[in-house]
Amino acid sequence: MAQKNRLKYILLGLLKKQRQTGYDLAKSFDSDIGEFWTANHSQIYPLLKRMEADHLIAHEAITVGQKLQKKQYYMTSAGQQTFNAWLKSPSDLTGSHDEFILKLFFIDDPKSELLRPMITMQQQYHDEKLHHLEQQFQEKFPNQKRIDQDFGHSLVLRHAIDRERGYSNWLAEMVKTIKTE
Amino acid sequence: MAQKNRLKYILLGLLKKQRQTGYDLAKSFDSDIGEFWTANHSQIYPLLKRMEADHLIAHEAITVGQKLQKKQYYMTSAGQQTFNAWLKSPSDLTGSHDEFILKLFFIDDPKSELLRPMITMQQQYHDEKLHHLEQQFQEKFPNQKRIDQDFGHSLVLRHAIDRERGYSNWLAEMVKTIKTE
DNA sequence: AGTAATCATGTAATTAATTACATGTTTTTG
DNA sequence: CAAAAACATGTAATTAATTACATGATTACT
Repeated sequence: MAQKNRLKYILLGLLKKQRQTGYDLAKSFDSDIGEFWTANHSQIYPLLKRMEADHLIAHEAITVGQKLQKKQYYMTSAGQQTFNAWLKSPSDLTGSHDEFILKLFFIDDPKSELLRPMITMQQQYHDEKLHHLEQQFQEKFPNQKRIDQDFGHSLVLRHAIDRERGYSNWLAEMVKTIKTE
Repeated sequence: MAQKNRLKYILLGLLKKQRQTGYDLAKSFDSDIGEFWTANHSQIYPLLKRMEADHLIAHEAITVGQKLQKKQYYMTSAGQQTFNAWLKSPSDLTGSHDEFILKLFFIDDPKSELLRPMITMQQQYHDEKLHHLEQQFQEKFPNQKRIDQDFGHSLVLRHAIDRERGYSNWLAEMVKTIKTE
C-alpha cells in the first residue's frame, strides 16, 4: 500500500493524551481504538523512530528494574501543530472496505442459494459486534461526566453502535426480501 | 500493505459477468464498483498477469484496427472455483477506515470549537454522497426487472444509501448534542 | 524457586497499493 | 483534416502494512 499514513496522526493523538511507550501505543489497538483501526507493533516502532527524526515527537529513556530500557515518547510542539492541522483538513472517505458488501455485489441472482447462509453468518457477526459495543459503551461511559471527559471517544462509540444497528436492520430487511422472492 | 488481495476476487467477479480487457476492468472502478472500492490500472495489469500465471484466468488476443492489440480476459474453471470458495468463506470486517471518525475520537472536549466546522464539512460530503447514490439507484434500478437482473448490486447500493442516511442522522444528532452543551 | 504471562523493542521478508513515468492507437469532434 | 479525447497496456519508484523472526527483562502465580 501507499496510503495516507493515518497511523502517524493516531500516534500523535494518543501521545497528546499522555506520554507513553511504543508498547503502550500498540496496546491501544487491542482495546478502545482497536474498535475501528488496526496496527501492530512492527509498524509502530519504526514509525515512532521516523516521527522522532521528523521532530514530531521525542522520547525520554527510562530504566526499569536492573536493565530494562523503556522509551517514553511525548509530543513536541511541531507534533501538536501537525496534529491540529490534520484535524482541520478534509477527511478522506475512500477507505471503507467491507468484504461482505463486496461479495454481495457479485450475487446477481436473487434466488441464489448462497445468499441465505452468507446473510446468516453476517447477522451473527454483527449481532455479536453490536452487543460488544453496547457493553463497551456502558463500561466506559456509565454517566455524563465520563462522556464529557472523553467526548470524541463516546461519539465514535455511539456511531459504531448506530452503524451496527443499521447494518443489522438492513440484513433483516434483506432476509425478508429474499424470502418472498 | 499486505492485505487480503480482495482485488483478485473483484476481477474474477467482473470477468464472470463478461469477458473484458484490463482497461474495461479498470473503468469499472470509475462507475458501479467504484462506489465502494478503488483500484487503478497500474495495479490491475500486473495482477491480471499473475492471475493468468495461476490459471485463474486466460486471455484471447484481439487486433483492433491496424495495430492495436487488446487482451480479452476470461475466467477459467479454476477461477470459477476460487471465486465461489471466496464467496463462501468468512468475510473480513476489519477494513472500515473512516478518517472522520478517527479525528472525532481525538476531540475530548465537548466544547471544542473544532467540532462544529468538522461536522458541517462532513454533513456536506454525506449529503452530496447520499444524493449521488439515490440518483445512481434510480438510474440503474428503475424497475423490479432490473433489480432481479443485478440483485447483488442493487442490495449493495441500497445498503450504501441506508448507511449514508444513518450517517447523516448521526451527524445531525451530534449537532443537537453539542448545541445544548 | 521455577515457570508462565506480560512487558518491551526491534528487524526482515513479503505483499499491496499509490503515484508517476512511458508509449502508442483509435475514435470522435470541430 | 487536425486536434483532442478516449482507448489500451505496461513499468518504476515509493510507501504502507502484514507476518514472521528474534531477543531479552520483569512480574505474577503456584
